[in-house]
Amino acid sequence: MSEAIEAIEVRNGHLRWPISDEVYALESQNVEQVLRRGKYIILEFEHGAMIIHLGMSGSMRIVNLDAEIKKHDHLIFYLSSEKQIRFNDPRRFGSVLWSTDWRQHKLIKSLGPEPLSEDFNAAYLYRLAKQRKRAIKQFIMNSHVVVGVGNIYANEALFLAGINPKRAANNISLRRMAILVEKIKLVLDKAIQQGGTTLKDFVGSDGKPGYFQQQLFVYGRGALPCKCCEQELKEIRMNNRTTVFCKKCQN
DNA sequence: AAAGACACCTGGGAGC
DNA sequence: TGCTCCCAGGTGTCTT
Repeated sequence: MSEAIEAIEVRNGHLRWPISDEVYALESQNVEQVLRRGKYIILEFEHGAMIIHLGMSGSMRIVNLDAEIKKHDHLIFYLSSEKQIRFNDPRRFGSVLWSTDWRQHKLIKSLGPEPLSEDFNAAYLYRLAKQRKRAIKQFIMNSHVVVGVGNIYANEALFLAGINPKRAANNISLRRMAILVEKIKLVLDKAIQQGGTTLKDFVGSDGKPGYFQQQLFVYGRGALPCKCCEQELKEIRMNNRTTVFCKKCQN
């Protein structure tokens, strides 16, 4: 079954970047495919594609026509059915752009591999890390290295892999890199299964929170005892991001 | 080329 | 209770 977008109402076009003119002008277009690359959502139409990012607080929800407009509902997608999609984003870190060739769009074309794909493997990460003195945490959070690893999951994966987040990327053996890759996949996979991690304002497309936070080992647990060795977890700032780790379990 | 600093934004919590 | 201040996050861009 295909769905068409009849029109888009922009209530607040001031997101991370101004919403593309083509989005304002869009009328009665069939959505041919819905794709994803990294954290970008791609809606493909006959003559181009919409590139959507939810930033950190954005959500897109399917609602009935008579649903009350909420604060921070910035875009309304009028569908051919009796439903609407509302793009809500309190912090406006999200974006809604247009491209006639989205794969070559500058925000997309140099992204690293998908973390759950075969392309993201120990050999790849090890080879790339060879020329980087950067801390491993910043390295894996770089979307040009691998997409999808945000701050929470970087903290968790490094803990599970037993690697100190400050360790230089080029100072990690192939064997340990294999473990890190495995843990990144594990953490993301489990988080997806649980509907994500809700700390403040995250909700899924059904408006419900995620539940992964219930099994976080380190994130948000600074100064609490390590779940494995009971030593007090250390909380520091790296690249202006909260970083939590166990000095005993991670080295 | 790589790394570091900085920017964007609002809600919520802490502190007064 | 109400005000002010600070912080959290994803990720692009600018500077070094």
